[in-house]
Amino acid sequence: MYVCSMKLNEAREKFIQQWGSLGSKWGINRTMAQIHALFLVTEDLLSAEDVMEMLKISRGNANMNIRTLIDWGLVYKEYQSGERKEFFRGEKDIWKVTQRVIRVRQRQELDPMLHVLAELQTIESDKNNKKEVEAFTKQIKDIKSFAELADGSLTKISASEENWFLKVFMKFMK
Amino acid sequence: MYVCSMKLNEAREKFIQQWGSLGSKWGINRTMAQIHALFLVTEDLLSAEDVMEMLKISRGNANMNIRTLIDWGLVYKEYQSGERKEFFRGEKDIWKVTQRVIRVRQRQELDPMLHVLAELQTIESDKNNKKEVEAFTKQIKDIKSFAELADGSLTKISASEENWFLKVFMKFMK
DNA sequence: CCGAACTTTCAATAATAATTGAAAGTTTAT
DNA sequence: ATAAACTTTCAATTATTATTGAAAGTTCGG
Repeated sequence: MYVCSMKLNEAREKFIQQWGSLGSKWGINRTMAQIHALFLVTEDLLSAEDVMEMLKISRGNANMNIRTLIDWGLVYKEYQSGERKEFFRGEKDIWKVTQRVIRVRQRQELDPMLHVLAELQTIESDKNNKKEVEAFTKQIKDIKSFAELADGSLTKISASEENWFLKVFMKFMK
Repeated sequence: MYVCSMKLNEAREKFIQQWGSLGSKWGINRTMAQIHALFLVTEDLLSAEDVMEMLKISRGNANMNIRTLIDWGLVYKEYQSGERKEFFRGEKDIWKVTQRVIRVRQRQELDPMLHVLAELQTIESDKNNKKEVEAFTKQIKDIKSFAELADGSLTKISASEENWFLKVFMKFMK
């Protein structure tokens, strides 16, 4: 497709592998992370076919994971004039990428946890297990408070401008 | 073992399931997360046998995962006088738990990523692909800067007192 | 409306990750 | 030094998760 020095292709490949590995350690489908990595380091539009070829994966796999990346807001669908098939472009801004990943995972994982913790806060007690129920309730309360703190901060982060964040953050770090 | 209202046992069970599910979505072995949850909501010391019985898992599984929890600093080994076997106690402080998880995952996942990003920063260029190499290098640089920012903040967080963190954090949130 | 060009779905299959349990290893009391 | 009590290991098995690819679905130009 392109004539590049081996070094650039090697580097791309290495980045894709590493991003895939990181993703899979964090519960994200390795292939989806690899496709994401490919989009992160590719300036041009890519078709599903390009992705299939470059990562040596099947049509179904490519389609499904590109779809999820679009849902997450990490990849955009674009049309090429004169072409019938779909093309895609990756979100390049790593700050936006982070915000979008935070939003999805907050919704998919933190919210259900908060919901369950709220439920667990009010449990029956009787004379036989008063102490135990108290200890349990206290512990759940602590975990819930912490989770709410995390939830609030993630919400703030995922709605803020990078510059605002960096400024406040620098104060926090010094 | 204890006489409790169904509600307490149900609640414990539900918490264990939820914590296990959260863990597995974040790339932590579901059983390890469940054992951790059990320790979080259990005041008493537990033996490996207790854990096996309560979670209905094998000896090998219990042993391996308790070992990892100890490595992570989330469970402590303790001896009961007059007993030969080992007993364990969970770290209850959710702030400490967070700090220890951050440390482990930073070391296991963020550090290797930073290492690779550093490698990828210097790649060969020639007249045919100057533009592409520049774009790639710029993108890797951005990702690396961001990862370093994250790394620094996580280091700070995992070394700080909860009170310090809360205070600074409250300012950050307002 | 037709058929070519493309996308989506999903049951079957493959790859990966977790679990078991019995054997080997270790520790301790006597 | 021995045996009982306990812990660890790891090859075989099971469970979970991801991938394939062909068939079904969709869209579009003429």
